[in-house]
Amino acid sequence: MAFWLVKTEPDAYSFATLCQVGHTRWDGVRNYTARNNLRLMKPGERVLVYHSNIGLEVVGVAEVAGNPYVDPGHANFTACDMKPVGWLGQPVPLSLLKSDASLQGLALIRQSRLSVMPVSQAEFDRIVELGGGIQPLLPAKAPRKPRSAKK
DNA sequence: GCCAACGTTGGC
DNA sequence: GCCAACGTTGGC
Repeated sequence: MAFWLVKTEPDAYSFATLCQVGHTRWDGVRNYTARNNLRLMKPGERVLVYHSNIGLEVVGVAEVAGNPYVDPGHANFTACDMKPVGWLGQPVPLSLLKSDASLQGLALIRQSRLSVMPVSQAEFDRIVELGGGIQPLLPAKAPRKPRSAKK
């Protein structure tokens, strides 16, 4: 069971959008190291979502929703479906990651341009802890059970 | 807006 | 296969 961190520019595609839509294809990655990481993803694995450029913080957790496949936009690259798991209780800013002794090995810090990277379970757990835990999304609206007219 | 870091391209 | 030039990312 691996753990991951992906970056997105929130003005292009934010975690809020993922939560609203409920499911997305993570594609458009055009870097071989990031692609190789994408290819290693397995359904059910957890993914920290980081907002680059605007925010500069980890905001939520997603889940790999299927096996990686060829990016429809470019045969040499890879896409993977994701679905939201929940928001962190509070975002965890890059500055905090940088100042946390247990997170100095993060690729996010050491290789700032990489957009898809593995994190250890310890790193994952620590970031979630700094974020005050995962706030599960409300389940999709269940169809209301029709109330019986009869008593 | 600037610039450092990094990746890619292409001439040789 | 090297390396200079160039482009992109992303924090500051």
